[in-house]
Amino acid sequence: MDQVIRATAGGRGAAGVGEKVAKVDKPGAGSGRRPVSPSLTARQEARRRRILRASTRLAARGGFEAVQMREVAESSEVALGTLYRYFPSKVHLLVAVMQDQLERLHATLRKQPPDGDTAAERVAQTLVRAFRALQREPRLAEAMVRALTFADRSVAPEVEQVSRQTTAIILEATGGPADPAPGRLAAVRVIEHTWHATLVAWLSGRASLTQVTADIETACRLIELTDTTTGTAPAGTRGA
Amino acid sequence: MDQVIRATAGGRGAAGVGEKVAKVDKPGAGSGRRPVSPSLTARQEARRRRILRASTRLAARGGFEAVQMREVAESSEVALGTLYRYFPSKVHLLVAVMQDQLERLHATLRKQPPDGDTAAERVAQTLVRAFRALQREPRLAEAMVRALTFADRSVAPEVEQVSRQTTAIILEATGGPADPAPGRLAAVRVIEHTWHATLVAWLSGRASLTQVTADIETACRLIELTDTTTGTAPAGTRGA
DNA sequence: CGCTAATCTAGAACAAGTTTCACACTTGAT
DNA sequence: ATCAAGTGTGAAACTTGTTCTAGATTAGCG
Repeated sequence: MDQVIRATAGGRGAAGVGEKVAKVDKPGAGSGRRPVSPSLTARQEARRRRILRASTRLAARGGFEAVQMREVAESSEVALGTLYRYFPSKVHLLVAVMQDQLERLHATLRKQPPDGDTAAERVAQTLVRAFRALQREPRLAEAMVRALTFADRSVAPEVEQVSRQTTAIILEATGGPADPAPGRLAAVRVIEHTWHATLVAWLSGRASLTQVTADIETACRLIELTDTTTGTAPAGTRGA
Repeated sequence: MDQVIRATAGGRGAAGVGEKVAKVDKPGAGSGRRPVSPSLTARQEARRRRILRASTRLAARGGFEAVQMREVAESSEVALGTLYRYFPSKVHLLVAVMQDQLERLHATLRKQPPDGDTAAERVAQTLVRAFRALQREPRLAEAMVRALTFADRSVAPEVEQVSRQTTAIILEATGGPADPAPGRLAAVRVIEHTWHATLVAWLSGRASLTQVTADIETACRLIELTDTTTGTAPAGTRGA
């Protein structure tokens, strides 16, 4: 069904805040803890949900730092070791929460498609709407975004998935084809970057809401610069 | 002279990774540790330099996690408590390192002004060049960027300063006036966001160099859309 | 049912960021 | 020169993420 507990490729789960890994990085060799098997029983699925729910609650209360692994474990009635088997680090856990929330958001947005005249307007509208949704739980937003930007390589697959989901939301808002021109894709990426960075700036109190919307709208103007048809190779791939 | 040890406004130094602050946040009341006084004696200046130098070295070796406060302290021949008096958290420390590096970068870039025909080209060229500089010490870059994006509100002033410095670099590259139109400022902000986000994506292995340059160039096209003269209120500020 | 491997649990142990304490050292003003 | 306040030192303590161990439970299977 939906994405299950991840194998964490490399093996070691270490990643979060107080990493262990001594001076020598020893990536390969899937030594220690094994992740729970890829197909979940009902009880396992339930456990996973409990964990996500508890984390979300804690995050909504006190943000990133309030999501403490021992508390999550206790709160979701799971042993600490089990928690770590399901999510190999605090960052993994919070990124999973983000995936979860993004899915919900996407579903919500789908029900109210934007009504702007141009693609740029529709995208901006959608993002501003998403932004407002996040505003309702600023602590939760903070927790998820902090985790996302703090994530290191070991969380790359999960982060990538979040990125894909975001791209999908933006692309959907353009109303364009699912397989857009590369130029438009580039524009979407820049918009995504802007969305992320403004979010971070807002969460840490460095940008006002006005500025956030302004920046998002600015970035969205890039959409206008791109044709919808495939084939044009605009902005660039002319490497270093 | 150059920016000295910061007063950390609020008072409490706690901020870094494993924050203490119980469930109740009690912001005001400058209780605990006092930061070192705003004007530094020669010995203090020297200490500060030693600390920054040691941190930079450690970061260049092993990235964010290799910068361990005990090691930094030992390596710069300063007591742990003193280190914390100079930099109230690991994140503060690394953001200071970033400020330092940015200043150097700025100086270097000033010596070789970009030679593109359009403002957009010049900005893109400058950023790509900056990017290449960072590539030379990827671990150091990783450490600084991780710290920057992980920073919470208590580091906001320092982060803001980094942002200002970056803006200055980009603005300088446009060759435009020091007091540009708001539209152009907005474009610069989006470019900055893109620069940041691509950097993060590249560092965590989610984006190739090609993609990074492509995205930066895409964002830079926004520069073309903005006139240099003041007065036009373009992209945004239309609130909700 | 009875067995075996996988999974969970409780709890201790460990690592690294942060704080605290008691005491020595500087410094600046009188 | 001297005293008080401010700084620096060393070491220990505390917090929270992460890992490890030994013993229950559970799940699948003959």
